[in-house]
Amino acid sequence: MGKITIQEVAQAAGVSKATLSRFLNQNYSHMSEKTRQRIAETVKAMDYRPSRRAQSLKTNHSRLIGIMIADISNVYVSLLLKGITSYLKTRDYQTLIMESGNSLEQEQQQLNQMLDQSVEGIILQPNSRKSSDYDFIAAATVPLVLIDRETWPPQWDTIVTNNFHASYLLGQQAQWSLKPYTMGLVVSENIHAVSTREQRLAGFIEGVAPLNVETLELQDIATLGDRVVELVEQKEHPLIFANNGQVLAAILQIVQTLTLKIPIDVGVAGYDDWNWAGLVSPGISTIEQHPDKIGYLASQTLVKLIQSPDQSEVARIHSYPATIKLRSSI
Amino acid sequence: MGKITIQEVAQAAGVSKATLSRFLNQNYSHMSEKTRQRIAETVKAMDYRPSRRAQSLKTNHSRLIGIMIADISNVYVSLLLKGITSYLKTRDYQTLIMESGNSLEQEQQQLNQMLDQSVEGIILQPNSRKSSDYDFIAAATVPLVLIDRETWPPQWDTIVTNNFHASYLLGQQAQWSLKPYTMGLVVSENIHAVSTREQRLAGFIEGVAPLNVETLELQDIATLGDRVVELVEQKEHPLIFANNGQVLAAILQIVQTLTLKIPIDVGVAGYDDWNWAGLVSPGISTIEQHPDKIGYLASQTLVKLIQSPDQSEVARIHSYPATIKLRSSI
DNA sequence: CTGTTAGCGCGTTCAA
DNA sequence: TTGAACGCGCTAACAG
Repeated sequence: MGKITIQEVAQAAGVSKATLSRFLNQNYSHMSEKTRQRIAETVKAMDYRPSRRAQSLKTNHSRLIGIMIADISNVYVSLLLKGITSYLKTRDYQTLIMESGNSLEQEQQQLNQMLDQSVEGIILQPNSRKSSDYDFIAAATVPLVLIDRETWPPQWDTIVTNNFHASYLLGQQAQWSLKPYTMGLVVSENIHAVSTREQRLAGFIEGVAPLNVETLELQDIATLGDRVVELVEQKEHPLIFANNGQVLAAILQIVQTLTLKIPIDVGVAGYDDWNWAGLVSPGISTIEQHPDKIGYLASQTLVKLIQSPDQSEVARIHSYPATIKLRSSI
Repeated sequence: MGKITIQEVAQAAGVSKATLSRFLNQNYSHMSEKTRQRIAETVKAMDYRPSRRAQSLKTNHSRLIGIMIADISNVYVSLLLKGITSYLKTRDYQTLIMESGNSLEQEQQQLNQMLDQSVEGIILQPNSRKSSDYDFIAAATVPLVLIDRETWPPQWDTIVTNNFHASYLLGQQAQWSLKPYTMGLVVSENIHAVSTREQRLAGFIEGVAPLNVETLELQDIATLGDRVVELVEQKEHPLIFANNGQVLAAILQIVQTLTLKIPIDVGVAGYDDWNWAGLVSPGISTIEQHPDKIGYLASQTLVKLIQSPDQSEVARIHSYPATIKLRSSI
């Protein structure tokens, strides 16, 4: 609510709004040196700043970018945001950040609110796997870049981790274990909801082949604990694989509660968003993503799209390599 | 860029903009049932949504709230944001989130950008300790609520953790150690930069009294490690206290590298933003804050302020209690 | 019950 | 070199 308007400043400087506007937009070409000086002084003195919403109404440039993520308290996401904002800051864009809470309905509703606020582009961690669910964004001629998850068929530029390959490589490590594994146990949240989780599972399965792989959706800690106990009692030697950082934390908690030895009783590995798993005894082998890089790349891509919307004809999937940290847990 | 305007919809429905506007604002009182139906249909058919920036230009309500935090990748902050957005969502506010990077200059610049975007209120984790540094926000008649850190003299509503008291209580626990501590060692980032850190230090000092307390600013891991080694070699038994989660992580890493035993060689405790320290052997005693609650409270306070700006006469400092988790590390 | 009109704060012709 | 006048999309008097 910068109370003071261009009109008042113009009056104070003894010129018209038009002249002042030219000054603000660096149109000095048609202006005497004297008036320019005078305007500069009054603007500074009155500490005047033009209103973006009025500007944008005229120019159609809000300098607002919408960011829609699933869960803002997720560590992966916060690093993602770091990367995004660090780039957009340099380009003088502001970020309208919203959270879908993993609900498609909320997501759609809030995406619409973003459009209402006239964002110039959107970065989205999608809850839906159908590309067409986001057609309405294109209809509003707002560029869209997806992040962390893919939709089908390919229609939007997308930046993801090389989930399949990284999980594959980690799975391969099971071969070098001193005490051979008898099976894999992949623990994940609701696995078919998003492409990312499926790809991690698929990569792992292929990596540990020909080992049998069991999949366990993480409902509550107790059920997971029970299953692990069962397996150990059956003399299995499972390699437990966590599909994300939260799941990894849960697994470690269970293993500790049950006082199982890693990697003697069970092997443990997985995706680590915290970069903390190295501190947990005996050092957990993990896959580290680089969300900051992904965020940076996504915002770069988006800004390019904003500046030349014609390029958006071909959707490119860019997959960013994860880093595998081998420690003593497998 | 919702290309389609109220004008076009009005035309399609065979009414004037004014009538359509009344419909959009639920002013059905003066409207025939027939036209109302007709308008409803066309609006739905054309999937029309009014532009917020045009609306706001007229009504002075952008429904935008500015959130300015120091470091978005910080876990504490991400939970803070969770609390903030979860409340604002219910009140139909959108959040413009920016990051100061712990730089006062950037902070001031970006706060101005927020005002340019006509935010209706601001939640700020301040980099400055001087209340007057934020006078320009009041000058723009935009309500302001501070979070996590205090400024002096009291001038803005503020929500913080009860840092002094929580640290005091934790310090007291040193008395019950089996092997008596000979000193305290507080590790912190740049300690006098923000009120929060000073208060944690002060509380701890009073808590462990009459023990002597040494303060160490965390520059790099190596220096910290060297100092710890020195102390142990001098037969000291220090209680190391981490001023925040990042510092705690660093300390644990060092202790592990040096293969020191907790709590035999050193005691370790501190603020834990991750809620992970319970997993690290032998269980680290920590102070857990409740950033989500703080964020929720702050946004509630702000919305109240927006709705009745007169209340802002008295600045209230609200201090929210932390939870102390005693484990085996001290 | 509905349309006409006048701005909100700014950028941009078109004349002067 | 400058200013008057119009319009961006919308809301809100004021008429009718």
